[in-house]
Amino acid sequence: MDTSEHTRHQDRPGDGPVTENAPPRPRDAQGTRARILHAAGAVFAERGYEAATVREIAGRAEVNQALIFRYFGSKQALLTEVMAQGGKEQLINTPAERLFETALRGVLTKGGKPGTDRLLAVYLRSIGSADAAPETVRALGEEYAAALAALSSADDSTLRAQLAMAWLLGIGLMRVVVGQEPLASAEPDEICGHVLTALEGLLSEDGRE
Amino acid sequence: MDTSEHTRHQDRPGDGPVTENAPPRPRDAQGTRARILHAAGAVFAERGYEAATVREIAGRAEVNQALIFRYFGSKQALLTEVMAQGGKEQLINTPAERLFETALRGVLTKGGKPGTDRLLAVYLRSIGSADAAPETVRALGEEYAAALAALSSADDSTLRAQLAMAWLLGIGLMRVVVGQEPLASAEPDEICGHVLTALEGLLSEDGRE
DNA sequence: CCCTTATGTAAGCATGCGCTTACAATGCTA
DNA sequence: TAGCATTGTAAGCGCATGCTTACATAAGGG
Repeated sequence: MDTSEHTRHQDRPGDGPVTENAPPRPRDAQGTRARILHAAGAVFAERGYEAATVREIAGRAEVNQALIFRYFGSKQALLTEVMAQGGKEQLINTPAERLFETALRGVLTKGGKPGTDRLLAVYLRSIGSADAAPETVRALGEEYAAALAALSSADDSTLRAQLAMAWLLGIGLMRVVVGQEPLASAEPDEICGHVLTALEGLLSEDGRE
Repeated sequence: MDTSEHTRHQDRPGDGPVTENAPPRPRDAQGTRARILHAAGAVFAERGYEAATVREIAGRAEVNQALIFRYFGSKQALLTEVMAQGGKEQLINTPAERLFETALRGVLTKGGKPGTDRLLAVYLRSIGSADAAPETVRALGEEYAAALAALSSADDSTLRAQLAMAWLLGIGLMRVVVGQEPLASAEPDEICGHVLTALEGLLSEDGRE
């Protein structure tokens, strides 16, 4: 399946005189690790966990395939590492009452910070297949929900917070993975307005079910 | 990976005297097709498209693997067929103003009709990998959204309807795939109450942004 | 300078996958 | 009963995958 452009650009080991165009890159373990992580994030986001291949990640990072296993051990562990990077920063640096809007805008903004929506894409595209993905999503989601839950004094505040998180994920799914129009191209402000208005009662009100 | 119980029960072609325990099942193309479809639905829902194997589907349906390709042509086509079955019935048989609640309850009810939440699981678990899945989800979602959009006279009524659909999908994702607590075990009535209350303005109000 | 360690490389192993093929059994029709 | 299309079966082909191994090359301390 999809036997098209796979052997696009490996590395060039003995491709010619390595004089000016590509100096034989100094050995740099950290740099290599970082390039692998970056490439892995991109490929996982585009293809999903199962469809992404170690060979493509290695190719895009311009790195020998074996190094991926030397540095990360397995494809699964690589996915976990990708998901772990930059997961909780937002959670820590944002006050609770602005947390939901910040996260929502992170989902809605496409080209903002390159890591944000891509990480979400990795989550969403890998949920169905990898064993590690649901675990990671659940763990992260629980922390978000716990922070959100503190805003409401209702006795089921955690449930309310998780419902909000579910909406966030669903919107991301529709935009990033499914690409449903007009949702996918709608203005962040417009969506934000609708969602925040609708959720106002859910998150801030006291428990008056 | 996971080399555990795979060769569980093939068929027994010459396993011994076929006398009473397993009569050599009369030839029945329709029945075989149906058994394959049923098994495929289960396996796709549990494993996701990529991780599901034709061999496991055949094994669970107690059917020779080659028959799957005779009847459906390819694994992709089988997935499409699984998704196509029972997709739009609800859409046709439900009046628009009760459509969302009905669909939501379909998502929330676990053991109700065995096909409902399983179909959603197939959708969600296969979205990331299969090419056909996002297409199908988008098409179905657009029909739902169009029906819902008729309820609101706002100029962005389609967007509002899709936001509602996104919430529905997100809740399903959290419950069926991720299994986040307490959402996963919460009472349908409670979730329904929260969601419908929050969406009241979004879906019925006139456009007063 | 050599020797050890860290880094990078080439080649391939073992396996499970989707799918095909060649063939046997069954039932229908003439 | 003979002929034929339909249904079921056994075996395996070709291939891409995750991962491993055996080996080159660079850096750095003695």
